[in-house]
Amino acid sequence: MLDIKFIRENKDVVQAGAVKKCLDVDIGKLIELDDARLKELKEIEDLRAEVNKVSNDIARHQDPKLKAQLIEEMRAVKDDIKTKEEKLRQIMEEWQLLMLQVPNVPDMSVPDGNTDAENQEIKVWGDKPTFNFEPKDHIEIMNTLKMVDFERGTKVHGFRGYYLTNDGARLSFAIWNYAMDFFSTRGFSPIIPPVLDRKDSFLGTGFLPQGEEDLYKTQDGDFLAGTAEVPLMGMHAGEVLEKDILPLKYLGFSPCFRREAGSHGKDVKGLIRVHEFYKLEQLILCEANHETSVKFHEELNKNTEEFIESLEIPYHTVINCGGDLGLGQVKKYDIELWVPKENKYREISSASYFHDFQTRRLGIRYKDENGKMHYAHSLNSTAIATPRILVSMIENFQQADGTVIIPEVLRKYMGGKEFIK
RNA sequence: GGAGACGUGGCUGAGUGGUUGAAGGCACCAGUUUCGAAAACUGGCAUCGGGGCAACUCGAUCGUGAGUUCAAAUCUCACCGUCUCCGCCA
Repeated sequence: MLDIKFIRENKDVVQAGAVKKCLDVDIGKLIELDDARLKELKEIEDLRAEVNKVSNDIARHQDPKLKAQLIEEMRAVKDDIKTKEEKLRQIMEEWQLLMLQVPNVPDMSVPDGNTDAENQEIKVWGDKPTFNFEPKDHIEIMNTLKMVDFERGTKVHGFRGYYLTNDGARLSFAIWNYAMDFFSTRGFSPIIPPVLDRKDSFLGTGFLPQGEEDLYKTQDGDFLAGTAEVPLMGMHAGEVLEKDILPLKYLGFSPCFRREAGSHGKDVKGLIRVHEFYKLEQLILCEANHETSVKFHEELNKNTEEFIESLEIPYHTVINCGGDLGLGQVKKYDIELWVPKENKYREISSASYFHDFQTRRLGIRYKDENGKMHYAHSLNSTAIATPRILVSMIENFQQADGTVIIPEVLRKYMGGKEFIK
C-alpha cells in the first residue's frame, strides 16, 4: 500500500512505475475517486461537528422545551449524515480496491522487461563442472543412492509428492544446521514461526488479495503460508517499535506450502517445484530510509551469495526486470544455481526490498529521535530452500562411480562423511 | 467442546450515557536546583485524517466491526483475543 498523499503528489511517477511492472492501473481514476472521497468526507465531518456542538449544548441547557427542540433538529441532521455516509461507503469500497492494486514504484536501476527472460545477469560465480562421463540428473542419482522416494511420495501426497530418505533427509538437516550457524554469525535471530496464519498477514505482505489461488486455505478461513515472510512480518503488525531495536534481523525457519496453480506443465519431475518444502528466510525491519534499505538489500543478497559460495555451487545473480517484480517490491535480485543436466541456472533465492509498502499495510511503526512516527522499512531474502538446493548440489558434485561429494562445510554435520554412496 | 471473567494511552490504572481524548501513578523529554548526578519542584508528553504559512482548528480512534441515542469508553449484537475452571489430548 502506498500513501495516498504520495500517490497524489507523484502521480506520474506512480503511473510510470505501474507501466514498468506491466500492470494495468489507472492512477488518474484513483485520484478522481479520492477527490470525491475527500469532498464527501468534508461534508460529513462538518455535519458531525454541528451535531457534536449541539449535543454539548443539550447537555448544558436545563429548559426541557429547548432541549426537545434541539433534539428534534439533530434528528434531521443525522438522517442527512446517514445518506452521505452510505455514499462515502460506496466510494471507499472502490477506493480501497484500487489502492490495493497500486504497485510500489520500482527503483531506477531496475531494467525494463516483461518476464523473467529479460532479467539481467549481474554476477557469475564458480566454474561449471565438466564431466568425463555422462552426467545424470538429480532424480536418477538420488533414487540410486536411496535419498528420495518419488513413487511413494506421489502415492501418499499426490502429484509433486516426495519422501526424502536416509542421506536425503540427513543432508537436509545438515544444510539447515549449517545455515543456522552461518546466518547466526551475521546477526540474525532464529525464529520458528507459525505458518498456519490468518488472512491479515497475507494481506499485509501482499500475497492477498491477488494470489489466493496459490495458497492452501483451511475450513476456518486461515491460509498456509508459502514463506516465513508472512508470519515474520505479521509478528510486529500494529506495533510501535522502539527505534533502538532497529534493525531487526530474523532468520525464519518454516515449512512452505504452495499450490503452484497455473504451473501444472512446469518442472513436473524432481525436486525443483514441489508443493511442500522448507526454507530459511532472512527478514529485516529497519528505519525508514532509502539508503538504509538499499544497504541491507545488498547485504541480504550477499549473505546468500556467500552461503552458496561456501557450498561451492556455481551460480549467477540476476537483477529482476520490472515485469518480474511483485506488487510491493522496489527491486529484486534472484540467485540461480547451476543445474548441469538441465544446462541452465535455476532460482534458489530471491532478495527484495519494499520500502514501507508492507509495513504501511501491517501498521509497523517506530518513533524517531524527535518523536515523529514512521513506518519501518522491510526487506527479505531467501537464506536457503530445501529440497530445491539438493538438485544442483547433487548434480554438480556427482562422480563417475555414482557417488556424490559432500561440500566440505557440511561434512561436520554429516558425521564427517566425505561422500554419499 | 462446556462454564465464567475480562480487553482503556509506551506501561499501570480510574472511569457504567452528557465539554472524558480520557483522573492518578510509572516511564520519557525540557527547565529550576547542583561542580556534576540523584532527589525535589515546574512544565510538556497518543495516533490517524481534513483545513491553515502559522498560532490553531475540525473530524475519527478506549480490542475489531455493526447497532441504539440529540449524545457511547460507558447500552445491544457479532467477531477477535486474553485469563480461570471442567472435559479431551500431543
